[in-house]
Amino acid sequence: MANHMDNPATIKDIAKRLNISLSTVSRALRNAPDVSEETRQAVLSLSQELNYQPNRLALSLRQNQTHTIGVIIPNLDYVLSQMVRGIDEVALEAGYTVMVCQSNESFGREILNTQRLLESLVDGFIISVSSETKSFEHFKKIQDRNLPVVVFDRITPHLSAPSVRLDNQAGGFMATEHLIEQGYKKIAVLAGPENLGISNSRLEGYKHALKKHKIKLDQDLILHCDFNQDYAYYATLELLSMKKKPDAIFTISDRMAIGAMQKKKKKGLQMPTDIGLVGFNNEPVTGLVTPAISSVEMPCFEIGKAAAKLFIETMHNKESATTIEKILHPKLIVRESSLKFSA
Amino acid sequence: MANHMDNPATIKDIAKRLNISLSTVSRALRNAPDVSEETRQAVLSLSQELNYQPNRLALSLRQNQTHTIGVIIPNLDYVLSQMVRGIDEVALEAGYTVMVCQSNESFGREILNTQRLLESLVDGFIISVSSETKSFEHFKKIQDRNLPVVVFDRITPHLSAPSVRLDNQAGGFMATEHLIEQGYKKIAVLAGPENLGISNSRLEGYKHALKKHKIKLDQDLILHCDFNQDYAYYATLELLSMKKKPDAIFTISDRMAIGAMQKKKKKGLQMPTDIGLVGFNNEPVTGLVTPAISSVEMPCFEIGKAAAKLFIETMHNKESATTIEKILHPKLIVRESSLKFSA
DNA sequence: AACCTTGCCGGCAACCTTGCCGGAACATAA
DNA sequence: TTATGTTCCGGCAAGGTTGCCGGCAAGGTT
Repeated sequence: MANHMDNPATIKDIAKRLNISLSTVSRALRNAPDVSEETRQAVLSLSQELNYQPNRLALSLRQNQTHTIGVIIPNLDYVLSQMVRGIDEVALEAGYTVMVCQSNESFGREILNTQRLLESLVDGFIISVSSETKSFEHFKKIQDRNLPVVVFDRITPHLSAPSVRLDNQAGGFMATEHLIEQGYKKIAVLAGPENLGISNSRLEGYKHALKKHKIKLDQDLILHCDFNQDYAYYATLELLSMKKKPDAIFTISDRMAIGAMQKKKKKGLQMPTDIGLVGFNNEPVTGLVTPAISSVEMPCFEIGKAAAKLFIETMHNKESATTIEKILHPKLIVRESSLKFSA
Repeated sequence: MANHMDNPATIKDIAKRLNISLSTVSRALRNAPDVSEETRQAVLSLSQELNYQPNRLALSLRQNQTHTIGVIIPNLDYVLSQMVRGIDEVALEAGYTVMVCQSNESFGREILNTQRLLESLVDGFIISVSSETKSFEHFKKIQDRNLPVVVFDRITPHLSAPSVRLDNQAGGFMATEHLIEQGYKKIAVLAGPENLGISNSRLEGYKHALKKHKIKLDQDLILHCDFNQDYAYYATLELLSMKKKPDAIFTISDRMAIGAMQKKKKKGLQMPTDIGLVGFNNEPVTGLVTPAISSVEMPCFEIGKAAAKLFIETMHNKESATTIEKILHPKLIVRESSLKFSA
């Protein structure tokens, strides 16, 4: 039975009850060598009885580390939720607690989050940068304090830190090549914001696929718009009103694929016969709509886990190279929206 | 220009540089009365120059509060993500940091999370209980320490704490009444796990609607299954193989609605003509599938905000009644899946 | 007999901040 | 003059923990 005290027991309480010094109790609890077996047993049994739990604050203050990781992400959509779950999984296992802050894709909010987490004295950061972020001063403060940082998913060359990400270029390539192999001739791209790395990489993959298959790149078929269903809807309208109208669209995210699909339907276009469609992320919704949308699957949970693992390695070995770059691989999930032949 | 020191400046540094005592610096920084204007200015300007930031750990240790809220949730699906965003919003504003832990609907994990958050010395908890949870011993530890707790969304009578939730009964009622008004006669329910409060409340609403419209309750039309697309799929199969087959289904969540829809389609049943369908949560996906699924909308973001607000009130006024119960209202979003008449 | 080892333990300081008390210097009132 | 009040400041302790050092006794080594 634990004694019913409103205040948790401390080392001091144990010392008093056993008439020994604080130091001895501390040593006994941490299995330090120079304590007699007898007193150690006494301390251990009493500490159990009092339900003693070391005070994390005091420990952190003393040892200058909090066993807490600050995680900054732009939002909590499907992809990032999965990644956070992965981070959580590994962090918990390793004895770390995670503080998740959403920037809501806002630059100002990202600065505020960084600030707050620094004040909270987290031991380091795992970051996926907001799409609005173009300046990186606020992250410099982290590295000034010499805290470990790992970036994941939305990485940026402006922040030199170990990173974990998808091979986005490969993803863009396989989506585009698939459309080409299905016989589509004029393939358009709905890309994300121009400064967003993942979007540009996927776009690169698209270009490579065209090149490999000797299709001339048409800049007019590349549209940048916000990572958003509504923007994609209007961007698709624009594409479909062109004279040299595309016969397939590759969208850089599934949200955008949904927007594109809605516009196509409204225009009375049939997928995949009139026009093909491939999205990115393989969110569950792609399999539920009609027609089901082909999409590039990314191993979100694994990316999260890898990021946390890399963080902990970096942590334990502070001098590790900042050039470590872990790259995970996408997989194309083919569904109706792009299956022209076997339809 | 901030001095470039690897270790953040402390009150001690300021005191040394100005040749005054720690106490005086502390007072000056906190606008205490008994400091001369002259020294106050000196302290303030130097503290700015050194980029002084009070050490949260020392403060927390001294004042016995961490300005951190522990949030325990079963997962990070659409609904809970929105709620967490609401909590975050209000907490940030009020100067609190949030630690989010997912139990993954696992009882053991929920215990572990509670344990960890208690060790982290959070100032209190905002909790939505896992569907697996039937014992509440682990939460008692929180209340033993006299920490404030607010429960939200998935509340339980076994935990006496202020709560924020949807009027689930009203939601169940409006969904069912809508189906009745559309002329459906045999309305089945796919309910969640039997010990889950929100599911039972929605079920109550269903029963009330039947009663109001003088329809006899048929227990065979009520099926309990896991909050899950696949289970719902098989449960629907069961419903559709009955002799007295239902002509409409109300599912307690949109995930389940999706599962039900898939099975119906496979059976060749047309919605809404052959069979009606209404879901719950109004996840975006319900508007995207074909036919679009009617659903009961809940104000997730607002529920999150309300929970955090209630927490902070409870915090500031520890003796507040544990009986406060904030209830938010649902709204039926009618789509094709249940629109028999105007179709 | 003088010395060194070994095993065990307590005291002190430090991490950083604040609350409380007392005290010095000066001004005002009786 | 003495008593009382004001203004400003420093010292000390506390919050809980650990690292470092020194100390004491028992036993072993030359």
